[in-house]
This record gives sequence, structure tokens and C-alpha cells, in this order.
Amino acid sequence: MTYESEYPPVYVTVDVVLLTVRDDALQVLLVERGAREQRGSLALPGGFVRQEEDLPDAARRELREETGVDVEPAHLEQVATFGAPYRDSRGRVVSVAYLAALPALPVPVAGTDAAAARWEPVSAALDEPLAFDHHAILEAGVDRARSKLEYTALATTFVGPTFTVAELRHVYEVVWGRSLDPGNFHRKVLGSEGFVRRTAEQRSSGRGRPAATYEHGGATLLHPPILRRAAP
Amino acid sequence: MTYESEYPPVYVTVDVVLLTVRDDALQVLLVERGAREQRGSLALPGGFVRQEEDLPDAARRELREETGVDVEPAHLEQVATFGAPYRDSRGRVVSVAYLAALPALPVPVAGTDAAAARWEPVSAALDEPLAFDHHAILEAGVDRARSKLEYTALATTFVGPTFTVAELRHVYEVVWGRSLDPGNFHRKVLGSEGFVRRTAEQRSSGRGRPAATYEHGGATLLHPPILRRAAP
DNA sequence: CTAATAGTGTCTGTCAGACAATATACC
DNA sequence: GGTATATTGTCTGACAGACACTATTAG
Repeated sequence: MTYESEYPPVYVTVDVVLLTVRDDALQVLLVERGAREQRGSLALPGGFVRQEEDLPDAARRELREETGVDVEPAHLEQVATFGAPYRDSRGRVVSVAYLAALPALPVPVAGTDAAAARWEPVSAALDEPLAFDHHAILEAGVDRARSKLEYTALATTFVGPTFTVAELRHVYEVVWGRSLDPGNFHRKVLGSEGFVRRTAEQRSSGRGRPAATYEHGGATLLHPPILRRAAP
Repeated sequence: MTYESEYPPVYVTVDVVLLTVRDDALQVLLVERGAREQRGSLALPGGFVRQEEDLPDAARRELREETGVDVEPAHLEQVATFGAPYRDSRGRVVSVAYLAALPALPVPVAGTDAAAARWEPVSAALDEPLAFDHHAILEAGVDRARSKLEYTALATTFVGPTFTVAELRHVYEVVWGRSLDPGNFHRKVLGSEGFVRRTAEQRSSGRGRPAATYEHGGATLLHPPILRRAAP
């Protein structure tokens, strides 16, 4: 069937910047577009919002359909909306961008809408052409992630359910692109109320003294925050 | 003419949270809806995005058409997008919310789309029913303004082209809802690089020593920021 | 003069960062 | 033991806030 409208139609899509930390790099999940428009080019996963579907639901569904990744229990937040008139050659398409973060565990599986899905370092993704204005969307998502590490517990969604302070520090170092003093970081994380909660186990990386493990302590906003300073 | 589409139509609107400081209160510009939908109820100014119009352009245009206020030289930033499926009874309407700030100078003039436009204290506006989900949009806009005072020069858009430190402090006090130490605030503002630039004039409020006047110093991000602390 | 506001100086507690010291594992 | 990492301790500089003090106007 077709629908009629007295105004020219405006389409609403969602695009997802799904980040993870793997191989000592901040990586983003990209899909090779299988749909007719810009077929073959790399793009962020995303697609059209359905008529009775909430925006974050659409983001989760498109991510699942296009990449096989289920972001259900993890972080998903709106970043910004991109709506320049000619950003999409199919017509007027306004896209709501979402940021998601996952541990490095899941391996993407190409779904129906996309010929392929794969992780790629953010630095590389920003150096190659992406479909539509996805370069700007990716930048906005990464910027948001970098600043949210400072004052929210976002970093815990980059690691598994339990983690060591060093693993958490590695997330900060990779996302911010600078090294941090292990001692000071340790004290700041444990001093930020509700950031992490101690678990019973220990964990050894094979070298050195084994570390205590922690789980997310329930706080979403950090007091005090883990501040980022200008690189030395 | 009518347009046909293979999908049910989704409408995109913009809504503007225009804030100002007047009568020692943070106030928001509201319109009494003249359009058929929710006629007579109070709402944020806003409306449908045109086919070839960028989103911030639509925000400025709707503000001008509905209230006679021209926000051209002032601050206008995107806040968030609201798209719950049944937030608007006319159908699927996704709204991109914008935040704007102006000095208390302009008096609103009702335009064609709205029966009336008026300033109202934010505290009062949040206590009465607003059309659609504009209560949540207003809250998001005010939250954004409060946090942006900390690390951007947003406060300068609430005052005239030249201002005293006390006028700037008044903006912070009203928007944050707490009093600030005049001496410490003075030192922090002048110590934040590029926040304000001294002008030649002085200004007297009638009582006490006349104050030096300043203009915006060009910086958008403040180093160091003007931090907000928990109320004493 | 007094009242009022503008602007400066000083002290103190907090905290980030540098870096040293200790703890505990593996080889 | 030696090495590597975890964790804790110590010092120092920067800075926010409290508050005292000086400066400059009106009346």
C-alpha cells in the first residue's frame, strides 16, 4: 500500500555509533551497505524508524538486524540529530544518532540488510570515506564517549561484568589516547562513590601481582569525576 | 498536491526553549497554541520543518513566525530529539529540541501561528500543563543551560553586548538558583581565558562603586570553567 | 560621615599529579 | 633472587570557597 500526505515526506532514521576497546584501540562497528543507496560503502549501522517504534528501540533493532549484535543490557544514549537537507540523496532524511558501548566479546555477524559488519579502529574509520555524513556522526559519538568517561560510569560498559582497575584504566587510556598514572587512577576510581564495588575474586594477568576484581557499583554519575587533563 | 510514500509518514518538527533572565527569574518564552491541535494550551514555540530547510533554520523561523523574536545573533544549540510514538496525537511526530538564550530586552509579539506569546518563569511553566511532552523538553533545555554555564561562555548571551561582572553573576545566580560569592566569582571570571574583555566604559547601578564593563572575549569553552558546587 | 557595591588579598582544605615505597604474584 | 604489576603513601602546586580588607561612588 502507499500513503498520502499533504507535505513532502520526511524520513527519520537512527544510526548507531557502537564502540568497543579491542587490540588496544578504540573500535567502531561498521557495515558495508547492502541496500541500494551507497551500496558497498562503509557506514554506521542504522535504518528507518518504524511507525510505532520508539527511537532507542529502533536503534537496538537496526543494530541487531544489520550486525547481529544485541546491545540490550549495555549503554545506549542519544547523541544528536543530523538533518541537513541534502545529507542523504534519497530525499529528506533526518537521522537521530545513538552511542552504544560493549565489551570486546561479541563477534559481529552480518545480517540481512548489510553484506558485512566489522570492527574497525576509529582512527582508521575517520581516515576513509563513510556513507552520507557518517564521518560527522562518528566524530560526535566519539566526542561524547570521551567526555562521558569523565563524569559517568560509562567505562564499565566497555569491560565485562567483573574487571580489574587496570582493565578499567586501559579503557580510559585507549578512549582518551593518553596514558594515566596507575596509582593515581586507582585511588580516584575507588574514591568515586558508587563507581565500582569489590568482588570476592582476584585475577592474574600472568605477570605481576594479581589484582582485585570489581563490578559496577551502581552509580551513573561520578562524584568526584575522573577528570581528563591536557596531555603532558 | 499530495505526496505518496511506501511508508507511513513521519513528521519532523523543531521546538525551541528560549530562555532569558528577567525580574530576577529564569523565564521561558511560551505560546498559546492557535493551531487546531491542542488549541489554547501553552506550548514551546515550534513547528514543522520544511522540505529543504536545515534544522536550526527551522528553529529560527518558527521562533520568528510564532513570537516575533529574532534569535539571529544569539545562542542556538540542539538539545535532544523527542520521538516517543504517541507524544503527538496528530500522528508520528519527531521533534528536535533547541535551546536559545537572549538578553531580557525583546518583548514578544504574537505572530500568525500563535494566538499569544509570553514570558513565564520556568518554575511556573514546569508547574502547569504544557502541550505534548513540552514539559520534558523544557526540563532538558533548562538542564542543558545550567550545565553549559559551567564550561562555556553561554552566560554572555543572557546579557547585553556590554555588561558588568555583577550582571554576569546575576545570570549565574538566577539560572543556578543559588547565590555566589561576589569576590570569588569576579576573580574566576577574569581568570578564565577569553571569557570577557574589558571595555573603556564604567557603569553605575546607582548605588555603590561603579563597575567596569566587559564584552564577550571570544572564547566559547572556558579554561578554567566556572564550576557549580552543591548548595551550602 | 555612612551605606552600598566593586574589587583584591589571604588563608585553608581538597585534590590532581609526580613519584616513592611496599605487596604479591610468576619465572 | 629478579621482574612485573598492584596498591598505598607522600609531597607539592593549583585552586575553590570563606572571609577580611581596600576602593570608589551616592547621599
